[in-house]
Amino acid sequence: MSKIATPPPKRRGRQRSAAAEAAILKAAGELLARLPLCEVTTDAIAQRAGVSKATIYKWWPNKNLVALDALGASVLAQLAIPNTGSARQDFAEQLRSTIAFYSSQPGRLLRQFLAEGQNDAEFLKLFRDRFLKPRRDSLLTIWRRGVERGEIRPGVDGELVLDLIFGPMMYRLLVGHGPLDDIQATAIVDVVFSGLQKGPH
Amino acid sequence: MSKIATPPPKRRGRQRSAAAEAAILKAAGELLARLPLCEVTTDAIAQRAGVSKATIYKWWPNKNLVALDALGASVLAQLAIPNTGSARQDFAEQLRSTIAFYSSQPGRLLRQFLAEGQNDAEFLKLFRDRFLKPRRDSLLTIWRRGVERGEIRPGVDGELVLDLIFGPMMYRLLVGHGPLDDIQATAIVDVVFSGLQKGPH
Amino acid sequence: MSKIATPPPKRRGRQRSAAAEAAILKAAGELLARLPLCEVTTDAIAQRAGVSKATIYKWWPNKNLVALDALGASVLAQLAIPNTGSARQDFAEQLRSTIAFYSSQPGRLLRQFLAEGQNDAEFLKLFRDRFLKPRRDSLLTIWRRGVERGEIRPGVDGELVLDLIFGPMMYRLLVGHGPLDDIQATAIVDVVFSGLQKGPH
Amino acid sequence: MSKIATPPPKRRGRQRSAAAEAAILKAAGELLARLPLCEVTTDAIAQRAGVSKATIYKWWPNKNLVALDALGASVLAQLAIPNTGSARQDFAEQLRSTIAFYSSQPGRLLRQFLAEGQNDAEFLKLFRDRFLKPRRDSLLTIWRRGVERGEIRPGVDGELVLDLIFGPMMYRLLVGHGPLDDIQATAIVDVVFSGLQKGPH
DNA sequence: ATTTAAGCGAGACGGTACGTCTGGTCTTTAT
DNA sequence: ATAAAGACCAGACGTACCGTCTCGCTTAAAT
Repeated sequence: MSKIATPPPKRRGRQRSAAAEAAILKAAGELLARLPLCEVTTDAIAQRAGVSKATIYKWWPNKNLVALDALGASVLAQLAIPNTGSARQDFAEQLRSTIAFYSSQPGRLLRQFLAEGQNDAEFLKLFRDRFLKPRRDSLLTIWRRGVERGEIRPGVDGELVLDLIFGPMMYRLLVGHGPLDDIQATAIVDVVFSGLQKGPH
Repeated sequence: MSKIATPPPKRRGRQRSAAAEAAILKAAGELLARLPLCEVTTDAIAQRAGVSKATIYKWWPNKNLVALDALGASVLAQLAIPNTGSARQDFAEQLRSTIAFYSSQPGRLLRQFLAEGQNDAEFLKLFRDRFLKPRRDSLLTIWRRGVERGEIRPGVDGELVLDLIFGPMMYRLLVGHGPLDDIQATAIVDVVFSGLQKGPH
Repeated sequence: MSKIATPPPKRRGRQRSAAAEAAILKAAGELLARLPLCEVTTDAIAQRAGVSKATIYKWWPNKNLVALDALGASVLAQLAIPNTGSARQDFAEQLRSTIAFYSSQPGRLLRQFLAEGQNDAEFLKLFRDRFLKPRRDSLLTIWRRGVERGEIRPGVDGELVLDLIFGPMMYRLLVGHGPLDDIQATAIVDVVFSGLQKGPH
Repeated sequence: MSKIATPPPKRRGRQRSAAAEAAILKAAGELLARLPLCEVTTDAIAQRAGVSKATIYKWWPNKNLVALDALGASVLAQLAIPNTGSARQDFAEQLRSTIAFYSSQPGRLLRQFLAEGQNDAEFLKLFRDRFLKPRRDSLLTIWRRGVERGEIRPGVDGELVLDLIFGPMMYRLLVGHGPLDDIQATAIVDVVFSGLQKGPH
């Protein structure tokens, strides 16, 4: 799928057209910016890219994976990890910017990927590995620093910490049963850090 | 769509066939027990129910809403709300049983509904109102009791509390990036109640 | 089919509604005046007549027969048979007026009946007996007078004579491969009377 | 539709599958041999041909035109034009063989085409041009020779002559109000040549 | 006056063909 | 060998019409 190393650059016949790959991803990206994933057809991508459908299927097993490549794994990773000296503040800021991202067009696409993934385990795994994993690895840094600084008690798995903070956001995002703004973001981080219990803090 | 009040049970023409409706929902249910939502076709439902496709489209705008009715709003509400005297324990138990439910066949279907909802806002709203809302209303009881007993500090919105507890579960369920078992359930509730901070407890 | 003798006009239950029958035929007639037979649906007739579809099917076996009744058997018979003293002139005039009729809206309907009849022998027979038979019986008068007067040689079957005169018209009407006007009508009758042969006339 | 000139047989992509087209026409032909046109469905043709319905609709706008192609324009033209030296005899023989043809299975189909044509002017024109025109052109030869030989008086349009001979046949064929056999055929040609008038012949 | 046998409007129903659409594969010719 | 063009298969989609049916009401003859 696209990421072929091609170290021996001289094969027998016509070389793979880098132009074609680029055109496909560009076309897919442009279409996905306007339409939801399920309304973007392979034919439309091929036509807009000036490329044969067969060429698409030659390099990608299906439309969803084209979309995955089109979005670019970079997109989430680009959210830089802050370091204010407070894990709580860092997480709050990350949560806010993540919410903002998921409300943008490319963010909406990620939700659609998640939806598609419910019917395609393989695709879900790819989505997870390409988009979420790197992002979560970055976010773990905040957690690690928090533990080192003594802000966060050890004994709680970092992965779980991330889910506690970003899970509620994702839930609201997907179900849409409640608001999702900076106030909510702050409230989420507050509870996760301070707990629900009454207590001396 | 099924929920026709019909308090005046005497309309002029032929009555809507209860048998047909039941057969449709039964057929849909049986198919959905074996196949994922996206592989269940309207034709298959009609054929299995011994019913005309036109009859289905007369009463439901599309397949997804048939499935919604087929599952039955009851399914989630059936999880009884415990009352152990401890909100923390009640939530932990609920979280565990909810996880178990979502791992069952009907639970998987709910995830597919959520997926479909990402491309159909109207359907998402229906799903929310019919399945999640009643369940969440029940769960709020646990929260309310917790506040009254002094276990949970006031000032945190009940809805948010539910998302803090069930959001992480949903996230793992949909993304599948980590395990989801009783241990995780307990850990989630622990953190939400005690917080991540080091503190005197 | 409508023409029930009903000599014992006292049956047990509610009497057949003359109003309903009239409304059905009127509605069908109005629709057939605007639309081709194949685009007039039973539902449309029922709705326009303010009548239940079941009432239609109670008295007519299908839509085509309703149309047959709606048109009224009278329509063709209304073309009066002239008596100029010359069978040739009488036939010529009849041919012209028949052509004119078949170009009118009700005439077009007759062609559609003929078309339907190609797939429904029973319907064809009814159409023949109700519309064509009486008309042809009238036209035979012209032939008979011609024979009596000595204009037409005996030994040619009267039915065949009618076909020789009206067959070519019908053919052009249905196939549309050539014009059909008064000139053609005259030419047809001329040849049928004088023959193609060169001869002393 | 089928008659694509394709003199430059080199287009870029995959060529239209001759096998598919042949299979479709073969399947349609076989079905039409057993069933009336109106009972042959597009799905049945597709299935029997082992072809996708989309392929059919790609090349033909509807079922009727498939049937038109399936029958093959050749069918009527295959009736060879005799040359006995007598136009009257030639016409009589042609009329007899045409009657025989229209009583055969493919002939019945032609009548159904004519019926369909009453509701579809475009289809009627195609039917006329593909089936009737060539046949009539051939038959005109008989007329022309008759005129040249002095058997047939000039001044009567050849097209009209054909209608005078074949119109009565068609009329009886479609309406079915009288017999249609060799005796009738002979009688028709007799009258058309000799005329109805008493006269010295 | 009561029964009883229709007739009737409303409209739901099973059946089935239609023509459209999309996903993904395959073939042909050109590079 | 790969690409572009585009034909192909499979099969689901939602719509439409047909003719049947069921329901509750109305009418009028028979009791």
